[in-house]
Amino acid sequence: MLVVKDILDNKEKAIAGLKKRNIATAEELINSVIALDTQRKSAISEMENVLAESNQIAKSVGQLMKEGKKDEAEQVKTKAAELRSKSNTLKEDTAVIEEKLQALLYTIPNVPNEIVPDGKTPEENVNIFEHGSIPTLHEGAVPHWDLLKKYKLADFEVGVKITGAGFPVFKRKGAMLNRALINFFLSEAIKAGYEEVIPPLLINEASGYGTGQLPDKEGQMYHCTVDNLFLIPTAEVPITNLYRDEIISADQLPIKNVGYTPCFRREAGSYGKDVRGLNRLHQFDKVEIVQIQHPDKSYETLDNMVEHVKGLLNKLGLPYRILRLCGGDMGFTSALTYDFEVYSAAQQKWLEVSSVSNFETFQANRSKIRFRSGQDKPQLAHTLNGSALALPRILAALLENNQTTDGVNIPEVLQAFTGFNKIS
RNA sequence: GGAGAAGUGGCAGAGUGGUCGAUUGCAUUAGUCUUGAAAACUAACGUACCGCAAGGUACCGGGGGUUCGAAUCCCUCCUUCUCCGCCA
Repeated sequence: MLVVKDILDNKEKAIAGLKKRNIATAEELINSVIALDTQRKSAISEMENVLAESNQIAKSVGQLMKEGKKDEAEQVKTKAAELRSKSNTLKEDTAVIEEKLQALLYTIPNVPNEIVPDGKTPEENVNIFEHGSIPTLHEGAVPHWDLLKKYKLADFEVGVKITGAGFPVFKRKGAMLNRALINFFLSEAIKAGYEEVIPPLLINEASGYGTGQLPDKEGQMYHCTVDNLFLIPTAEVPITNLYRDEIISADQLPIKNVGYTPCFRREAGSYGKDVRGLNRLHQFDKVEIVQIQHPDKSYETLDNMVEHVKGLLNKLGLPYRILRLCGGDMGFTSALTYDFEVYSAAQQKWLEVSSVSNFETFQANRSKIRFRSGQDKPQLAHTLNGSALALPRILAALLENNQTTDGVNIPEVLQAFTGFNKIS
């Protein structure tokens, strides 16, 4: 959530940023925030004045009692009770205003960075980097879903039986390749200085609010209503929330974490070839990198994270491109996002396999993730995260791009992890 | 799941209705002393909000209540510990 003080300091920037997200009412929204904040301040002032007086009197009651002036004490008590009830009313008024402001702020997305391109649709994302050449496949090459079946790497039907659509069961070398990718991604991240964590796969409401899934986007998460817990849509949620309500010493920054988790997404409203095979699943594996960084260094860190993901794709030998997302396609909480897409040669499609974002203080403000340099006052940190990487689409592209007439070749970097070099 | 106990500032640990935002110790920071260090001594040292400031307000696990006044009493939820049961 946006920091009100930042809005007050630079109202025009906030409005311009929201306009970039194609929010027609940007100006109204920001003006409402400012108006509510003004109301809030005066309500608090008024309430606290009454409270201060009330506290004064309450103290004097104690004095009078001690001195044995009972009658006087009784009189003062009546006065105090009046003040108290007045302050209670004011307290309620203040709470109403604060809730309004809070609710409004929850509906406002992050202000995009200056370099975020204008645009409304994914077509307007800007391609900033391409690497690798698109392979020419042999005659009769097939999409990955046929390869999965042919080599018995995954079974969608049995997944439907035990759970439902979108929950494939990986088998044999399919399962092993999946696990090899997880280990490869983890070991690369650890080499790059990330500390591994294995977080819970279920999160509570407070965590959902902390990273921005709640309110509003609860529809994308599976909800265990009996316990009011949510299955994580990404490891970003539990890992970032590790630092919720923490004040981190500045010399601990940056905090770098990596975690492998399954991810669960309800993804309502998808259909057709976009969801075919491994393209879109309700449960999938992902290795996520998360950093908590000093505001002055977060964009440098974002670049580092982009470089890290590039390195992974380079090593896997997959052709890919990097998109700078436009204002209309960026996530609610992000200030700047780079998407990575790999080319899946049989489908002849670009598949999103990573999204690397800087959230600046947006999540930190919700989560109260702060740091302190020396004796300074605590200050909101910047949070960043990125997929490094999401598994199923990588698997799809690897299978499709590396297929030959007599099997699928495993990239060299993975062979140490798979223990085999070919699927046939 | 059953029975008990407990949750106070970075940590330890006082405080059972008023002058307590909270004694004290440790840790931390600065200073004195010292050739340097240690020790000792002195001082500072929670967070948020309102206010130009002086200052004020809130917070003793969360929420609610009683009272002129709550860390302290009551209700409720959460968490931790001990014992029993069950169990990977």
